[in-house]
Amino acid sequence: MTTKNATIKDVAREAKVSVASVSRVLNGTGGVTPQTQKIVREVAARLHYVPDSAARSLITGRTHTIGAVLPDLYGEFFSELIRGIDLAARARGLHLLVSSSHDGVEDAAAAVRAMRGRVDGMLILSEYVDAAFLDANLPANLPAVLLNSAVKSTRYPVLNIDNRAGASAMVQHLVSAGRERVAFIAGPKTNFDAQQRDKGYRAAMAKYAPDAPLNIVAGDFSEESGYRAGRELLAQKTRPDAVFAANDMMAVGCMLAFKEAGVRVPQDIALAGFDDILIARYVSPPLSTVQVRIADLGRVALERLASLLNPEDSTPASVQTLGCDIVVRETSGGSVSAAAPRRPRRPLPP
Amino acid sequence: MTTKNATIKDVAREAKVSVASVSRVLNGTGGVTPQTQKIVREVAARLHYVPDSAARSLITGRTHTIGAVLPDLYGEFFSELIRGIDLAARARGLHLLVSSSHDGVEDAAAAVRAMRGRVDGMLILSEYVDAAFLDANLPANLPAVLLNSAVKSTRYPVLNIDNRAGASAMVQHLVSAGRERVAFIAGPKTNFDAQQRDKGYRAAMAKYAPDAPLNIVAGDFSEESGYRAGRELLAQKTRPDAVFAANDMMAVGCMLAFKEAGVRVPQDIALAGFDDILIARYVSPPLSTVQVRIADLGRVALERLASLLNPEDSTPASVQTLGCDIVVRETSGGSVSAAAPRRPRRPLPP
DNA sequence: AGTTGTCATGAAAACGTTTACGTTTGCGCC
DNA sequence: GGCGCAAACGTAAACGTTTTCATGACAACT
Repeated sequence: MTTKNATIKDVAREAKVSVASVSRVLNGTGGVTPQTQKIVREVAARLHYVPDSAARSLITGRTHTIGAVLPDLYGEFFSELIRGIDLAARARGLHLLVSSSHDGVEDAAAAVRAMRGRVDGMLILSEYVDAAFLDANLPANLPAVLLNSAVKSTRYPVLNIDNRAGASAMVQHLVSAGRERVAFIAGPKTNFDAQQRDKGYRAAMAKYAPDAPLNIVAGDFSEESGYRAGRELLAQKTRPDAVFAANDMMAVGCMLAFKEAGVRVPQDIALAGFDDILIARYVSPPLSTVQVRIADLGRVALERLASLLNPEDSTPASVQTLGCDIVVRETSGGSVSAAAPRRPRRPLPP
Repeated sequence: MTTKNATIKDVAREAKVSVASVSRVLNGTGGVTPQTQKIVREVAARLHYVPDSAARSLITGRTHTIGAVLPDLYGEFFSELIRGIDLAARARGLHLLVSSSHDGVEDAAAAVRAMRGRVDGMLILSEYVDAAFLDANLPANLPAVLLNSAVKSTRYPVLNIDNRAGASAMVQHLVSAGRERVAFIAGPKTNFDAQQRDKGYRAAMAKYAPDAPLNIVAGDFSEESGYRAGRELLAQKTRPDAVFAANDMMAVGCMLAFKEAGVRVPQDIALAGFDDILIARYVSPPLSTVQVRIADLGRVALERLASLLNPEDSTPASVQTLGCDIVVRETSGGSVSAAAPRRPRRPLPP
């Protein structure tokens, strides 16, 4: 093992051919005789030759790397998303450069700029991006796909989770389980997902329970805020007979409030969440919720981006949404379907 | 906005200086007059000039990127680890190239090889790596840090979680809470962490409860295996008065078995887990467990690697371990400390 | 036999930087 | 005023590839 890595010149010299030929055989460009191919391959293997990716992308202008810029995400969502992206990227021979953990516009902008020239395309999930942000920070010719974003751009495809449909389906489920007065615990006002879930709740109520009053209390996605919302709901003159929280953590907090007050779930009040986080299965009773296929989101996003990388494939930028399934457990008071859709979970390591 | 990105030559031409000077001012190498500096910076800003990283690393031989190859990890461990790494990398101006999701030696080897030339150093966490693997797949001069690995290499630093001490501390806690016959639900035989936790249990039993019998039942880190182990323990002629599971998921499964059998936790049998996954706080009663500071693991690993990148800093390769804290909740039957160490958790998005 | 075409191959340019080295300039000092 | 010296700056080589273009060989047609 030499201390210096072999270059294409070394291979060419050893194989007694030109560097051009070496390049040709290693890249599969045609125009080289089988026997020279054989020689070149042997020499390359013997010298442990690996093409220098810097030199390669200098001349080709491609890095075979895509960048993912993500906000400061925690837990399941984050890992599932990266997992989906990574898997799909690997399948296409693409590398993945991540940049997570940033709050604030400036931080996000820096992350995007820092990737300039290092990636062939970007996946962006950040509440801070809007049209102006993209214009200011993205090189004009760099393909990108936006995740969970409200921006409608003609230049960049957007990929969203169908929060509206998911929320709507859950309301429908609650109503069809015999509930009428479905209350909603909202998420942060500025959060795009929260907004969509709110809309889904309103739309579904108008459609499936037009006579029931809209009953929305504030929340911020935290367990604590769910607890407060639960107490607030219990204090109402006419209590709801079902509560739909905009995410699972708030549902868990709400459940705690109910437990403390001696209100039984689902007999007295049904309860449902959104996200299907791991905990949802382990609280008692197990929480009915809306399952988001996060890994799929990552996979589809990457596939969309990959198609953008091929200039010939010029499907126009569009907004695409990914459906989500409701998973019925015990808190919704409906019939507990034994074959409820259940994402396979592997044991946590280690 | 031009369609072609500006190069250093464009800047030089506009600023009426040579490319060398432009390079010098942008890199902060001295030897250039303040007023030319000013001009160059202005022009560079005006043209939105960003140095091409490929060209730069071609000549300098450095990529300012580090690679993380990880096994097919799920959930909290994964996200916390990447989080820690990313944060520390960002603080040092390093980029992060990840490659997760692979099982099998070949897969891991391919991942490592694919990073060749794209990174200045690597962080490797994989059960498949051993000395031979490293020799075969890592370029001779590439710095790397191994995580959670049994290999003792003179070339690569190793960073482990102190599973032994953590397990030992938990046993000590159980004993000091008045339990004697502490049983252990083991993890997968081949898993390094599981082995260390097993050792910690044995050592602590010998030290703190020398008269009690060792009581080890098999498990594989899955909830299901914990359930089976729980039933197995209940069937023993003399039941244990405490059960220590090698991870939280098994503890949860075990708790379910106890609940079904009408055995009260912790009154009849105390229970403890390992990892402090999010669920541990939400099962009832809340699970006592050993907290692993995963983000710290990532951070320290990256810092170690970063120090390896500076040739002048040549601290020798060594095996370093990271401590973990026990967090006492209700299942261990000890005094529930109100101020139990509690890692701050943020709400899951979205 | 001469012309044309195909095909494998090589020489060299190009990609955008950094940096070693050489050149100019300005300045103080004898 | 000539000399030396340092500071500022420019020239050009180097990094390791891909790719265009030219060259030569050889076969196939007229």
